[in-house]
Parts: sequence; C-alpha cells; structure tokens
Amino acid sequence: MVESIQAIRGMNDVLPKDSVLWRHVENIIRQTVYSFGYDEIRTPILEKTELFKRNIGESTDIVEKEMYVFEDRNGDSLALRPEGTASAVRLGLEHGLLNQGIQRWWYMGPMYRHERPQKGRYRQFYQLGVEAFGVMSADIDLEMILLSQALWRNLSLKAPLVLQLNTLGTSASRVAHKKDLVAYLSRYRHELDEDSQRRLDTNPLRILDSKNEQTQKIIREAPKLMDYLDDEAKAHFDSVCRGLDALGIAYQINPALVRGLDYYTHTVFEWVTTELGAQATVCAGGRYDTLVEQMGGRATPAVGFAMGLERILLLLQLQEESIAEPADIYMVSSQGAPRLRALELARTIRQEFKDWRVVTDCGDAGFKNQFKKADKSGARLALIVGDEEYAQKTLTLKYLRDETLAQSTIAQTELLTFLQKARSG
RNA sequence: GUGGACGUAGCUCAGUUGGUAGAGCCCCGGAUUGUGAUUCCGGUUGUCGUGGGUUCGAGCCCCAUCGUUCACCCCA
Repeated sequence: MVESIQAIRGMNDVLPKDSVLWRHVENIIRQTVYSFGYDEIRTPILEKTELFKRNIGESTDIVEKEMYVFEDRNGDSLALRPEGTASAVRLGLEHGLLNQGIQRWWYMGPMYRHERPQKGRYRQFYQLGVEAFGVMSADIDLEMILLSQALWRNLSLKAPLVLQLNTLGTSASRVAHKKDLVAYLSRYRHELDEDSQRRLDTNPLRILDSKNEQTQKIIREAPKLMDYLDDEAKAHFDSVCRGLDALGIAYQINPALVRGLDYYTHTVFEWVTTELGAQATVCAGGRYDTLVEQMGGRATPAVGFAMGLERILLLLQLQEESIAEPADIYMVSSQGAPRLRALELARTIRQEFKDWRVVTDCGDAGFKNQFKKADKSGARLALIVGDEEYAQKTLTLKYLRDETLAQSTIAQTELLTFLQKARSG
C-alpha cells in the first residue's frame, strides 16, 4: 500500500470550479490598475532573510515567528516573502528606478506566513500589492484609496466595506508618543492582559488595538498619538480627510489603527468587512516615507496597500452569483474517420472564431452520452458528424438551448458561413 | 503558538446501550441499438482521516497523530 501525500497545511489547491472565479478577479484587478496607469513589477518569491528582517521590523510577529526561513545550499539564509513592499523597494533601488521620477507599480502573487490556518487566513496566500514612489503630497494617498475603491466597484462586491483611517505622523512624533505611552501603560502593567504586557516591551503601539476589555479601559485614558502630531503631519492628515470628503468617500477615523509592519508613517488605512469573522481586513496600506532611505536610497516618499485575494474570493462566493465559462460548440461524432473529421472541423472553427470554446468529444461514449456531455458543457450548439454525415460530407446542427430551432443538416463546406451568420444574427 | 468543535462514498450527510456500513446527489448502463437537461429501471461507490489501545467483537469507548473549522494571537 502506498501512503498518499497531502498538500502542505495552509496551502491550497485551486480546483477547476474555483479557478474561474480566480481568473475573473485577477482580470478585473489587472484592468483596474491598468486604468489608473500603474505598471506591473514581478519579484522573486525568495529573498535574502535580511531584506525582511531589517525592513519589516525585527520584533514584528511576521518576522519573529511567521517567516519561512531556511538555508540555501551555499549557506545563505533565505526566506519566502511574507509581503511585497520590501521586495518592491529593493527592486527599485537595485535598478535605479527610484531616481527616475514618480513610479506607480503593482504586483500580484503568493506570500508566505507560518500562521495557524483559518478561513481567510492561509500559509500561502495571494496578495495584490500597489505602491507609488516619489509623491509627498496627500493627493497620492487619495489616489490609493480611490484605486482600492475602484476595485470594489469593478468586482461588484456587495458586502459592505468600511474605510478606516488613521495617521501615525512622523517618526519623531511617534517616538515622543511611544515614550509617554509606555510610561503610562507601565503604571498599569499588572492590570494589562498577558499579551499586552509582553508587547509593552516589544511593540507597545499594538496594545492600542487589543481586544481585551480591561486593557481597552486603560487605553481610553492613554496618551493619544493625535496630540503628538507636528504641524506637518496634522496638515497632511487634514488634506487626506478633506480630500475624501470632497470625493464623497465615507471613512471612519480609528485612532487604534496601527499597522503590523514597522515602516509605516503618516496615513494608514484599512478596508474592513463584518462578513469574515476575525479576518475582517480585506485591504490595508499606508505611507512609508522613510523606508527607501532606510534601505539605502535617497529619501523618497511612498504609499502603498495590499489586498488579500482569498478574502475577496470568499466575499464574492457569498454572493452566490456563479460565473460560468460555457462551451460554445460541442462536437458529437462516431469513432474512427468521423471523429478525425470532427477534430479537423473543430480546428477550423477555432481558427476562425478565436474567442469560442469548441469541445470535441473524445473516448468511446455513445451518442446518448455525448449529448449528455454536450448539454453539461453549456454549449449552445452541437455539431454532429456520424457515419452518415461523414459519408455525405455533411454535418448535423442541433441547438441545445433553443427548442424552437429545428435540427438541420448542411454541407461541411458551408459550416463557417453558417456560423458567421449565426454569430451576427 | 493557546483553547474549543469536527473528520463515515467524489459531494451533502444518517448510522440506536459497542454486534461485519446506509440515503440523496454525482457517475455508468438500459427503457429509446443516431439525439441532452424531465421520467422509469438497474449498477459501482468506502482500509469509517491515520496509528495504537480496551474488548470475544470498535464507525461508536480511550490515547496519539494528521487535517478542517471557530475564537485568541497575528494579519491581507
């Protein structure tokens, strides 16, 4: 007996019935980012571990305990990418693109995090990432939000999504706030929940969005980052808010909104749904004005966001609108010479009608079964090449969706003319 | 990583206080030997997730393990 091998935990296959929806979503995404004038970049799935360690933040959970890290044959430490921004900046610096004016990029592909899987949270998951470099003013923040909003619209997403907004200010204001926050929380250290006590030393900002009630109570009186913002940060955030008002985009300001990655500054935003339980965030992003410089480039302002495709797919699946890809023509034929003729006719049709799906029955099924399969394929038209048709160089047309149209037999040479008429009629 | 629930046919599930496995859908064949989606008749579904243990006997009880799922953690 052979032991069967299963896929790795948290890593999913896409089956034929689901790939239709995946392709649909990917196509709409490509079309949408294209319409905003963004260009695609593609980076390797494997990068040096240092790239993520240094830039996402050493003490973030992503780097600390969720990265797939292993040693290459030559001893280098490599990691499967847990997110895309660090790679995008690396690409920009390595090829000198960030010195060539404003850059607008997007990418789509798998990311890897070793978490405990749940619905909408997997170890290999797909993200759309969008990044823009070289614009300091708030209009590019607005463009990011407009782009994400366009995605919901173009995907015909019916689930209500709420835009949450916050600002993290400059790193100077964050440092000042963090200092006071830690001092304040330390006074209540023993009253905080266990996780928050740990984070007090590692990542105190994250305590702000703790779900623990007792902790939340303490946080209510804690120093607010908003009070530490310098004039520049306030002005920037104000521009974003006024811009959203002018564009008629509703948003909620959420002071607890903190990103899990260290590189964010100023504007941060999330699109949140109530339909996916704990996996509420469907799309999240913000500014990271200091990252490029931190990675060795010239100071370059930047904004970006990432969207989780599985979560979008789950929302679309809730809508239960099936997206079918039916065949257009199904070839029914006898085996032997008529089958070969059917294959040949199918080839001719495909060459002439490039967007049609033409399926030829293969195998040894009888006519009855061939028609069953023709019906299941969703084809409008069955073309029959039996022994009689073969001998007389004809073929029989049968309409599978419209009972009012009678079956008819035409010469094989007339097929293309007939189909052209059928398409235009 | 922590805690809870669940794993029976390809799918959705039933299975009595432990006594050698069932239904519907799907698939295949026939009624109609060259015509589908309706109907009728017939047929195949399986190491009961896996490995141990208790027992004369385990789908059912116990342990472990793998997987799924929910919450936490974290995040898209």
